[in-house]
Amino acid sequence: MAKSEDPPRRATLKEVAKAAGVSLASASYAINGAGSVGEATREHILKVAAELGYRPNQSAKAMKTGKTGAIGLILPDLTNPFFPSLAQVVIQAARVHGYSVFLTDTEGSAEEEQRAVNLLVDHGVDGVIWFPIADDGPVGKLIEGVPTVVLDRNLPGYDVIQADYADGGRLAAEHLLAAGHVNIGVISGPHAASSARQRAEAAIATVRERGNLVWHVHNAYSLDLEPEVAQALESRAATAVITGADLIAIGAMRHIRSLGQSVPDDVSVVGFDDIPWAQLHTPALTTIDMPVEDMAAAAVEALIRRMSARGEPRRRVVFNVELVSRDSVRVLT
Amino acid sequence: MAKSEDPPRRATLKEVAKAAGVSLASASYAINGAGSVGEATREHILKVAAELGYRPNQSAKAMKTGKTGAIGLILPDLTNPFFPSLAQVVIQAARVHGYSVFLTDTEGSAEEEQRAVNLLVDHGVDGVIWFPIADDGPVGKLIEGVPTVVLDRNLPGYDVIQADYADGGRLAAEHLLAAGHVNIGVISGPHAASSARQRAEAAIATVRERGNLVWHVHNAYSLDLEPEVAQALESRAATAVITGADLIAIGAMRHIRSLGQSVPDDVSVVGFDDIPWAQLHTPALTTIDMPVEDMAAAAVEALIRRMSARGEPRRRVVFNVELVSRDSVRVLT
DNA sequence: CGCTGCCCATGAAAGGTTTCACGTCCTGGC
DNA sequence: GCCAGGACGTGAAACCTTTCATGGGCAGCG
Repeated sequence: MAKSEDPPRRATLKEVAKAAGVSLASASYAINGAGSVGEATREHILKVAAELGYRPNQSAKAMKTGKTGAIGLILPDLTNPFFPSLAQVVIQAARVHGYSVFLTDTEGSAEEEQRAVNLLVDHGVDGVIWFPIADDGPVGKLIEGVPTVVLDRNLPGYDVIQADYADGGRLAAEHLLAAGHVNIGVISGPHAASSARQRAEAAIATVRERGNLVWHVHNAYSLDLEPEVAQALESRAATAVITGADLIAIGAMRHIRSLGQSVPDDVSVVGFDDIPWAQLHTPALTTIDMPVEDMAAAAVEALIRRMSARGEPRRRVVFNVELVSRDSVRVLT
Repeated sequence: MAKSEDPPRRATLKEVAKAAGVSLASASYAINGAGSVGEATREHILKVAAELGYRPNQSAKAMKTGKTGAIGLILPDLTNPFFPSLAQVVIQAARVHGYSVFLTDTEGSAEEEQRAVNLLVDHGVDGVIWFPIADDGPVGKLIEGVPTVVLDRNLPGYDVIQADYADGGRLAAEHLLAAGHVNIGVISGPHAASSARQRAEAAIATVRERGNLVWHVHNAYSLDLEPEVAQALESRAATAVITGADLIAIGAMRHIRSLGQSVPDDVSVVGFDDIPWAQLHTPALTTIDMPVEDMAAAAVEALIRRMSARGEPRRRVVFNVELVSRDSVRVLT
């Protein structure tokens, strides 16, 4: 802002107290609704405070109480459309509880994740909601001492919010099997993520039972495909492929199309996550829907609880997923 | 975190000083690289600090210096894929300058915007990057006293980062005209946003010059179309439509398709923003590309400058846009 | 009428850091 | 051999708030 040369310092509590002709302590009590203040005095103080446009200095408050009223949200990659809606819900839910959120995007790098956490704890966040990049890495050590809930991964010792990934993998596989597919390929998410492994393992197990797993490859959570994934697709061995994420599914569909094949006529694809794009894509993507909003809200709730009751045993809540059937799967006659 | 019952308090500067056998002042100087401290002493202090795992208490620091090392980012709607990439760049750029970012999502509501700002200034953010919902509303008053740069809107008195919307509108119209379209409709963004008006006005002016503006309607920045927009589309009076945002374009294409018409064979569509979906959509969307990343980086830079030089005259920087031609426009023969 | 207790209100300390103003000691120049 | 001044280091105040311990006054009870 190029307006005022001299930033008009905000009124301090001391000034309010003076203006109201009461002590600092009374002013503080009146404003925080604590302590014992006469009804008349309280109202008077409040009025004066309002006139002066008093806003408490959070830094000072934080120094006394150790509570900053801020929570940190650590996400891998805002660019993956899965995360913004998560962030949105977290931000809102936090706001209704009076918290602001520091959002950091770790860009998929473990060092960034480390730095992000440091920055956050330096700022004295009261709690952290963390969507880890990988299961290993410089995990637990970092967040020592700050209430934390972990999304997606079942990290020991933390409160955890997850979806039933295994069930999702199974659902995807069964859907394909039921549609008459036999030769099925699997593109799972990064090795490092247990949630990705769970999806894949369940899918693979199910496929093996009643069908034929023709290949299994890994890919980052990204539109861009690794060479080995592209090759698998090019082998044309599968009539259907299960992917570990919608983003991967969309990447795969692009590649399939570039091979001159059609989805779903030549090959069927099922995704995971049900990101907004899924239904906008042509063909609309059959995928596994996770209740992201609910999960985000649950994370905030869990964090609030954890912040006020540090001693409690950890909890783990698992949300159900469901298959939403759209146009990317062909049923074989 | 369900781990430690007793949060292991972090070491304080005083403790570091004592452990190192120096005064508080020296410790402070050593750690901040300020003041005059002997080389040997400094190293010693740093070593001790590291051993104790000392991390400065930002709240206390903030109280002294008035600087929190945090900036606020106020965005209308994370759900619009235009914003996450913006947010991502801002967060990263801020981080390299040592700032953390409070992200708030105002959900398109002016009251939320108000509350968000309050929360932010209460937290004592050093600066704010603000993407306003509308030009009017409870604007300038709110951010009084906090360095602010505004994105997208040319709010008087603030540093401003924009794209050349008018040029974008013109480009879009010319592209259609050059492709032989005559009867053109325009779906612009919300009235309240001057950036939306600029796009539309330039487009309309250009269309009028050499073609025929068959209708002009407004729509929120959303996939969902207002009734009047749907009606306009249903009139089938236009062979091409210019939209104020890719999101609107995609919504329009869906509707057009639901009418049994084809994009681009029956009607051509051009978007604005070049969000990630644009090129993934089928057909890939011809649109106006804004250099979001550059703009976000510029915003952070402008804010940093503003924060250290409050007196300077305001600046306004306007980025060029360009048309990216894809598959949603048919050239008439 | 005096005392017990309660209600209100206040002074003051504490919390972790930065930074000003000052002191000590040593070095080098004359 | 002295003194000026630089280099290094320190004590203490200040930032704004919360909260503990304390005190004054008044009502009601005995």
